[in-house]
Amino acid sequence: MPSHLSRRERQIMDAVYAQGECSARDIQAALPDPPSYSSVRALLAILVEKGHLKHRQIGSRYAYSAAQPLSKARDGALKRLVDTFFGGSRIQAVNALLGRDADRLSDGELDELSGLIEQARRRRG
Amino acid sequence: MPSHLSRRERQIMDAVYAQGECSARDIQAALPDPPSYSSVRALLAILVEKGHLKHRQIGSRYAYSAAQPLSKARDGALKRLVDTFFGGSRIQAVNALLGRDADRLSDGELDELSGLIEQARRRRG
DNA sequence: GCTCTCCTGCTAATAATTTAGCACTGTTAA
DNA sequence: TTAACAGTGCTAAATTATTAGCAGGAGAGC
Repeated sequence: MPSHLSRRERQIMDAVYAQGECSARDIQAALPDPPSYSSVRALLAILVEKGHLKHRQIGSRYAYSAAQPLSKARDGALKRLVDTFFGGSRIQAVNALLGRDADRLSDGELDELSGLIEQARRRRG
Repeated sequence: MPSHLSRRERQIMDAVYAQGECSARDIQAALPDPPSYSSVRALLAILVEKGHLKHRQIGSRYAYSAAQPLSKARDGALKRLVDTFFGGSRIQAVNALLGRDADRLSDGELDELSGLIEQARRRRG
C-alpha cells in the first residue's frame, strides 16, 4: 500500500476537492477519460479504506467527501507546489500567480490584494 | 499509453522541476522511497520517450531536464491547483498563500508585493 | 404489484506501472 | 595495466493499478 496516490486516485481526489461532497456519479463525470461506473466505485472504496475519503450514507446512497479538511489539503498542495517550482518562496509564487495576467484582474480584486498586504503589515507591527 | 503521468513519473518530474538539469542519480536521491537505480533509469527512458523529459549527453553520461520550459510547467501546475482548490480564483489562491503565515513575511517581501500590485494597477490604466 | 432504473457489494480479469538483473563500456586510481 | 566503480542498453519479472461484470436491493412511476 503505497502512501502516495496513484494516477486515478489523484484524479478522483481532485474531483472531490473541486466539487465538495458528491456522488460516485458526479465524480465519474468529472474524471478525464471517465472509466466505467464500477471502476470509479472500486477506486472510491480503496480511497475510503486508505482514509483519504469518507462516505456518508444518505438513504441507500453514498455521498463522498474528503477525509481531511479542505483547507488542509489545500495548504498541503500549495506548499508542495511552492517547494517544487519556487524553491519554497511564496512571494515568487504570488508573483507568478499575478504576473503575466495581472492586467486581467479587476480593480476590486486589486483592492482586495492591497487589503491583504496591509493586514499583514499591521500584524507585523 | 495514458496521457497523464503515473505516480512515479510525477515524482520524477517534480524532482527535475525542483533541481533543474540533473543526473539519474540526483533524481533517485530526490524520490520518496527511492527504488533501485535501474528502476529510475527505466522511468526516465519512458519519460524521455513520451516527450516530458529530454536528456543531454555529457561525455558518456546523461543529464536530464524538462522538455517544456520550466515557466510553462509552473503556470500549468498553478492553474490546475487554482482550478481545483479555488474555483479558478487566483485572488483566493494568493489569499491562502499569504494568509495564516503572512506575518512571517519580511518587510522587504511585503514591499515587493505592494510593488507587484502597483504594477498591475498601472497596467490597467 | 410490477417494472425500470440506479444504487450497492463482491469478484475476477486485464492492463499498466514499477521493479530489478545482467552484460557491456568508459573512467579512475592504485 | 588492471581492478574497482559508475554509467548505459536491454530484458524480464512481479506488483499494483485499473478496469469491468454480475447478483441483489431500494426507490420511482405506471
